[in-house]
Amino acid sequence: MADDVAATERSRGGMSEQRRRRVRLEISREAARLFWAQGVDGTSGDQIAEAVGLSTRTIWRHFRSKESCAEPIVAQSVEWELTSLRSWPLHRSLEEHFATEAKRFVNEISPLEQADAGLGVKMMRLAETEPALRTAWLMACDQVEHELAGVIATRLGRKPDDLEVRLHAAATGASLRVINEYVGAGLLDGADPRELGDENFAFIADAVRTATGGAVGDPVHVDGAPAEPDEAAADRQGI
Amino acid sequence: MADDVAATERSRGGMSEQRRRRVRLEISREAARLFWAQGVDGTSGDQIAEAVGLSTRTIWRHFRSKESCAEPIVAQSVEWELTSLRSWPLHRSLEEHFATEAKRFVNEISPLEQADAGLGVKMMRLAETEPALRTAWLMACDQVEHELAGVIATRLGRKPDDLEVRLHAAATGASLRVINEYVGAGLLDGADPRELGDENFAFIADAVRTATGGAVGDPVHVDGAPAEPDEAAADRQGI
DNA sequence: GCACATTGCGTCACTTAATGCCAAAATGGC
DNA sequence: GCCATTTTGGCATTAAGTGACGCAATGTGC
Repeated sequence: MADDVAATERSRGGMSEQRRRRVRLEISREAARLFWAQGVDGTSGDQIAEAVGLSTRTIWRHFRSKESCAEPIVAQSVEWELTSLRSWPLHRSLEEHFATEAKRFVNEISPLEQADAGLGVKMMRLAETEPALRTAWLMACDQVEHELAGVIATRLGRKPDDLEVRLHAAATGASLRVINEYVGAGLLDGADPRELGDENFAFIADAVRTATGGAVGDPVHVDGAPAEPDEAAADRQGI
Repeated sequence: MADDVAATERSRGGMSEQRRRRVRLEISREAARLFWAQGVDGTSGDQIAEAVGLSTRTIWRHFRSKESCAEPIVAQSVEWELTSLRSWPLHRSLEEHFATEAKRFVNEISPLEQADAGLGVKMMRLAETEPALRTAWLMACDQVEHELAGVIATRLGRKPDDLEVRLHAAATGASLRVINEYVGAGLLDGADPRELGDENFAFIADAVRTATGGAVGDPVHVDGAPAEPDEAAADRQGI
């Protein structure tokens, strides 16, 4: 019943894992659209189900609650930060890395993902007045913080559950959240969507440095390899 | 948080604002007890009602949802931080102020409040595994952050919605949250409850200084009044 | 003291979010 | 094609949460 097998890739898990995410994201898209259009309380599970073309029962199979339908869209809106953070090489500064990542991100993004990002910002805004949605937003930030703990632990050569690492991760995550909220609010109020210059990344990086007492943000000196980072170090960060 | 069934003004029918809070706290106490004993999902609204000796309908008159029944107890567990922060004189350092506040707090606390504090810690722990409760905890932290924005704005001579102030408040709040979680976990795992020495306040203050790049934590120099760093003046507040 | 308005509470009926159960459809390996 | 597993839909059901009405308690004016 449970699992098996070693030989092949997984028949059940492998495909489903990916497919499941797609379904959840599709549901989340419609739910977010409806939430924004008519509010959370004004949107019923049946409406979401009808909009996405599934039965109501199936909606509750994919999401534990109505509000959690917004989670994938919100999570995806911070996904680029997460992947950027995960691939942050030890020897680079935060502004350098974010700048190149943002460039790559802008080139690779599809119209659909762009629309999703817009929905994510709208959910962020909606979260300010709808306590039900605030959970989704705070949960996403929570995940960022957790991921940050791993990244910071690597850069400082400590454990992720080290108290100091947790403090740095929490402060960094909180700063990123405030900046996200600030930028998102600006975008919704009609700010120029193409205003993300290099000075913004410098601002973000400085905010992180301030929040961590300078412990996070700068390149990390690796023992014995001052000039050029060796393969091992690069591999650990997965460039 | 304060938005359940907004009790607008009160003058006519006598007791409300104050009595209402008491009723809510009483309900919250029983709810927290049950949540801790049998989990959130394992506790029904009827059980809470029976435990507190009210009808189920009345429970829903005081709380909009089952999980929100835990909010008052959680909020009260950070209340001392809130009041301490609010009364933080410009000319005192954070460790000084927290030390004296903690002393006053320990002397004034009643057995009931002590039990409530214990329940609050338990809800904090429960929030790690019960997403429904995590909202209550994160909401309480949210309020702390908001309050912090006001305090920090005063100390830096800026506006509470200033971006830098918001960043400092967020980073400080996140640090306090981590420390709360850390201390709370330690207490629940059987740590000595009377272990809160002065070095702990120094640790907290240093964490805040680190999270704000040194901008918050030290005495603030007021124009024309030379600030004495140590035990000089203890009973003055100025804005 | 008595009528009075106001408010809180309880009871019942009701809507809706959410789960369990079972059968039909879809999916993937052979 | 066949079979095993998973996914889905429909239906019944539980539990969360609301609305409506009546009653009891309390405060106010007389």
